[in-house]
Amino acid sequence: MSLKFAILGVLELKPHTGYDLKKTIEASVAHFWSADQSQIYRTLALLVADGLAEVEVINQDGRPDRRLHRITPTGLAALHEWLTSPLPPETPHDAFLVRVFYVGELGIPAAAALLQSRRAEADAVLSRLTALVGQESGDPVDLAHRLRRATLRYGIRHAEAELAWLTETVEALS
Amino acid sequence: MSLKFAILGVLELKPHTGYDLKKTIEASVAHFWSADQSQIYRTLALLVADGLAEVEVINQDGRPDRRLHRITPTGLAALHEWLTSPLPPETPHDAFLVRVFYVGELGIPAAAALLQSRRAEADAVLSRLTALVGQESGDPVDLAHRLRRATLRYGIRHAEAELAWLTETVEALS
DNA sequence: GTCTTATATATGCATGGTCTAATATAGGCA
DNA sequence: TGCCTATATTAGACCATGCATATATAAGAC
Repeated sequence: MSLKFAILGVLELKPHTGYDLKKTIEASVAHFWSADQSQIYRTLALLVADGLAEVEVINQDGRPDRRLHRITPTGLAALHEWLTSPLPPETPHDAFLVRVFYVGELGIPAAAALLQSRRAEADAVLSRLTALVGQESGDPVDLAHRLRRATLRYGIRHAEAELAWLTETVEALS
Repeated sequence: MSLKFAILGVLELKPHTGYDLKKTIEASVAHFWSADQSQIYRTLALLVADGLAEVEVINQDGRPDRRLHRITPTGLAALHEWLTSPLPPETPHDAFLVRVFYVGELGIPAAAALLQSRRAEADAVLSRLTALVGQESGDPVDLAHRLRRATLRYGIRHAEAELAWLTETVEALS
């Protein structure tokens, strides 16, 4: 659903090929959005079909032509409209909590193992995000830049909450 | 993917029809898993086809027969195996953060509106979960029960983290 | 007396996503 | 020489989910 807009957002900053997009997404928004390569190409085709992006074909020899996509005025309008539209209701799907909910039947060791491996995950996420924030230099002045950094802080806050919850839950096990 | 196991978990406690399942899911795990009715029926059919559940048909007149599903030993084994299997890597898809990431282009008012409506959501979630925890009586002794309650606390912790992040992010806007 | 809600399941269609693989070439490494 | 990686796109199969609709009846509300 919003891969469409994640892509439009990238295109707003700079024209991209599908191949570039995959890399840009991995390098910038991977901490809250992941996209399969084939899904990116399909979504690009859809954007073009809907007039939200347009393609410039750049010939190459030896490899497929580059299809450089740029956002159209219609695309820009669609992106801005989406950004200001109401948040749709969430339909939660958290497989980890499904495990927590039922693992009690298996006894304390199984529960402890589950929580411990989740802790390893959360630790990894936290240090990855902390490193990312750290490598950004100085004070961001520009609003857009500040908000982009805020998405990293979002992940950090939630990882910390996760760790706190894990600690109290593990303690309550025995 | 794990709807299969969410359902097996319910069936482990008690046999259910598809209709019952929908209600049980809404009443117990809705805060971290939601499932469409048709999806439940389809998944039940799949469980039966795989030998993880079996059906007892109970005749009724005036309305469709009840198809009571109970977990099989194979199903129980599959559930327990899943509960102790390694956590698969997460592929994040957070549409809200996509908005935060790009809304900066539209200026402070648009950003503030986005964050404010998210705050309303988080407030609602927090009070709903707090009410749920409150209505549970006394100290849970049994491990399974404690872990089920922990899933509520998980939601609460994360909602609180969300609110804290919203506050600091809104403050940093201007 | 009609309208809504509850009971109970089935099916079709669309959407969004993952995984796999095909195609074709250049450059670097062992 | 042979293998792996990077570049670049396309396509097919499959899976999970959601939305809508069909069917059929009884009980309760207004």
